[in-house]
Amino acid sequence: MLATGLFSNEARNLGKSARTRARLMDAAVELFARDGFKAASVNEIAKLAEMANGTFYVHFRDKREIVQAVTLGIAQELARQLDEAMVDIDDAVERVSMATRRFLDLALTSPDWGRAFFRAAWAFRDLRENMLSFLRADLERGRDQGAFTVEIDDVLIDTFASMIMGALFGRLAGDFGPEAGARVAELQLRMLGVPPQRAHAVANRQLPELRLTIAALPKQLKPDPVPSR
Amino acid sequence: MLATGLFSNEARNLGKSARTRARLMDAAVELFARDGFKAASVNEIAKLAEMANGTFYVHFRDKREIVQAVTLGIAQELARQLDEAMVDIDDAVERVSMATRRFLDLALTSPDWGRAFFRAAWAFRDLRENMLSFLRADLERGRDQGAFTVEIDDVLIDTFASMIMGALFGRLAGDFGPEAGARVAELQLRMLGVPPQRAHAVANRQLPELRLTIAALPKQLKPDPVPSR
DNA sequence: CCCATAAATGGGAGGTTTGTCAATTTTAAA
DNA sequence: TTTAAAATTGACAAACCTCCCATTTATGGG
Repeated sequence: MLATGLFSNEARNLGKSARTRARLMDAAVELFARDGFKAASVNEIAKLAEMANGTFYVHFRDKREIVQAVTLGIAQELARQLDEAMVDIDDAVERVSMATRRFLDLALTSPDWGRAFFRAAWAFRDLRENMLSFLRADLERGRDQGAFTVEIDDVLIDTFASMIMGALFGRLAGDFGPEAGARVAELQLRMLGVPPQRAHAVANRQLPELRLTIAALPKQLKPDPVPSR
Repeated sequence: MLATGLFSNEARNLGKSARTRARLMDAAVELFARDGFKAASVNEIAKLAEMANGTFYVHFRDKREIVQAVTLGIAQELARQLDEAMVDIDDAVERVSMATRRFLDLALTSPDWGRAFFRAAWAFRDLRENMLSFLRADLERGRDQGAFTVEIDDVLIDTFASMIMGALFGRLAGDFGPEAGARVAELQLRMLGVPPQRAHAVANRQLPELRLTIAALPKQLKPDPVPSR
């Protein structure tokens, strides 16, 4: 039994039902990332999670339900970690740069999650809007602080987000290295009206080490005492 | 028989085989736009094209083959029209703004094509790189003309393209109106280092009426539907 | 350790999908 | 008009899908 995914890790101290559910969700993340939400099949999810297909329907009413659970889980986890990483930053220029760079670093920590998020962001409007509302807050903060000279409207916010999504895709595809985050952040700041020199300086400032939290611990967990099968 | 799609129109003077093939491709565009390449079924494509499923296999070996034909066809058509619209523009600032705005206008002329392009651009690397090479040429032209102060590298080009894709999505989803093209172009020019005032002026200049060419025909009577999924 | 209950299993009904093929209809050249 | 080639049809096998459910297996409070 593998149980190395992030959902499984999060549920490792919960009851058996929650752990099984989490294993299904981890398998789903992997398949959603590869094939998309429509093309991934319940059969394949159960097979990848190493359980009978009937088990799936004990934990989820149907495919729609696991899609919802997975996308919500990914979005919440990303938002939580991002929020935590920026909790004591006031300067909007710093926040905006940090959001982009941290988001990319986080998503790349678990590429399957990153890929699933990429798909979900285009497919589910409410998830997208939830994420954009955080962005809007920081952009308006920057305007109020006098740092951004551009008008803040829906197109701007959406465009800003698209730049992040494009970078996420490039990183996941292996087209770009880790430096892409800083580069995109710099371009974003230029777009917003931050003087080029400051944009370059802020976007390339070294970020403090990311403090990992519960769910983000990787592999190497104690195997289940009961041998499988 | 409908035969109202762009491929059908392009093939309307060719032999019967080519016309049937084109009808299948038009149906495929519609389904690819709605469901994605993986989730669309051959059965449904044939049904939408009002022919027996066996006919599909006379014209295409399998689904992979029609996906390739459709994506290639869309990309070529868009590139051809864009190229024609900009043939006598020298100033890179104008070209870059025009490429974004014209592209969005074109894609919105046939929303199904736009949606299919949106999906294809993320799914097929060679198509994406083909499009990006046009972009690179104009960006380098602007640098050589001294209009852009930003360094031109892969991340910049990709980010620039992502801004267009984000706007395309927003337009197709009905989140933005026709003014979004000019707004995004303005943001792009700011990012590139064009002074804000000039960026605003160029991006909002009225474009000459687009001269339509062969394939880019007719009405689009379907009411604007929901985006993807 | 007992045993009520929760969890998991695996087979199957009923539907859809892919790709094939013999039979039929349409096309167009002579 | 004739006729051979080209195009189309629709039934079908085999694979695969979703969801159900009668059973078996595991868990944990008393």
